[in-house]
Amino acid sequence: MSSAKEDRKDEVAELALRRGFLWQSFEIYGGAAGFYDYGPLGALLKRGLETEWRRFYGIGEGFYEIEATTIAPRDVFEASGHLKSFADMAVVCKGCKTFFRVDERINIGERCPECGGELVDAGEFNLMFQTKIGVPKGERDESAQKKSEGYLRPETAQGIFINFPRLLRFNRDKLPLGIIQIGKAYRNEISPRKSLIRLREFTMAEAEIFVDPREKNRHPKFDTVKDRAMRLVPGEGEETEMSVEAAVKKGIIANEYLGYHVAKVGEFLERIGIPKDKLRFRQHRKDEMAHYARDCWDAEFLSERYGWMEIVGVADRGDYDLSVHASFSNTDMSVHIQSDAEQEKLIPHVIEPSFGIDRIIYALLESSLYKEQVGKEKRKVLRFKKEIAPIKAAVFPLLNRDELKEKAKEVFQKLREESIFVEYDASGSIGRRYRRQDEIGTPYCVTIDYDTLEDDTVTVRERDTMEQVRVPVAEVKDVLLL
RNA sequence: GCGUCGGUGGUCUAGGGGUAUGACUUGGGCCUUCCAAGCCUACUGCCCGGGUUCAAAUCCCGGCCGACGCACCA
Repeated sequence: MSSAKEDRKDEVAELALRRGFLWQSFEIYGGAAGFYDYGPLGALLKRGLETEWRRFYGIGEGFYEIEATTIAPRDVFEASGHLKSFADMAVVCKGCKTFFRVDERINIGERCPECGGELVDAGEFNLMFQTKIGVPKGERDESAQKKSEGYLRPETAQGIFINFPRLLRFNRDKLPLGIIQIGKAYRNEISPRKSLIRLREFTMAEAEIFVDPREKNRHPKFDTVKDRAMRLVPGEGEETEMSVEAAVKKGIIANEYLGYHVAKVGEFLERIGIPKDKLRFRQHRKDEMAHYARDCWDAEFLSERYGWMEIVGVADRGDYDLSVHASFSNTDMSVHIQSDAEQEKLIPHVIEPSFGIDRIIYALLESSLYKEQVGKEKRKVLRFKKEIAPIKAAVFPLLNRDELKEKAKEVFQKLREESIFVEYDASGSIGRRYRRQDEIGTPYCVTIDYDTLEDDTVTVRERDTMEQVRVPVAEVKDVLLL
């Protein structure tokens, strides 16, 4: 670990902490690993990101958002496969202390595959948080006990799958059907680490797109993305750069629908400000694929601190989820396709872009932080895109004098009335106030000076260039919203 | 979960058995006609619990948290 990397990390975390973006939860009780709270600026930033995401998938793709529960009964995860995959027994090697999940080859009493040592029970390895729903009747009745078992969802997706019949009806029985959801998910990670990278409670934004499996190679809008250049790392083979169209044609990406959504993820991440040269798509190898996935591509961000890290996963879940829920719940999850001649029943396939919002927040913080020397001082700037910047503008009186303050407050109030989140600051020198805003990524500073009192114009100073333009007060809002 | 190292104002840090150092930040005041200037002033701290000791922030034990390595990440 180079010291440059250390510095970078410390700086991002230090700034985020000091300026009220995020910090460890439960600090006054000593903290708890894997939990972070968003402070005022962090919550604004996160909200802005979520708003952009909704704009992109909701308005842009025409997907409807739902809000399902975060707790679900045992049955849901029994069906989804999470109970089995998430709640296995674990063993640990007495020799090398390596931790293993129990499977066919590895069990208590066997020999450690690493060092040949003895494997002993290490307890249950349960990544889902368990809880009780209601007061179970019949304490000794095992099935009643199981009935009352509840789990905090480890992904938001299941809430969409189990509502599929209702959602399909809402969509008047037609495919494709896209549903989105933003919400918390929970995983009781063994060793959460690296600030926002591995949390026990985190926010996901997921889209589940249900498609006719026969149509997977015919996305109606594929033309709009086909030429997008993608940096791809296939499961087997070398990193390459090619168009989405080429990747689908060569069979590197399984089908058009998946290709379309991989491309869209790239488009979204660039739009919110993730630099293209720090972005690549990596395909899961067979052995790392989740139990539900047929093909999966991770969008990875190149962190200066942590190296390549997953921030979005785009999976082709096939008909896995709908099929298992159909069978476990004894519910028809099929779609009836009617054409002139015939009627068919089929289980749709699911394409799923799944965004780790907290990791994206980290990626935004790290990749937006720029430092430069200005005169004798160092300037720290968070170069957020306007759309996601927590504070949209700050209003200053040039000097701390009553006549300027009065006018500045008037302008400040006017901008608030335009629904623009602005701050007012009159403390310290004007330069200090500019720097304060730079550090939290405020795109514009509006300064009221003596000319303002004469002709009702102000200076609007741009964050990245530090250049100023003189604008009539009435037009300030247009500049800010550009 | 294992191992190594660590935890001092809001942030960063010096120190380390006898009332804790400095810088920055922040609040108030002065000054200031555009990029962290200057002056005055004020607030704020030894992760938690137990032990040793006349005395513990300092030493010992345990816990919690963090960084790194190993493992884990469906």
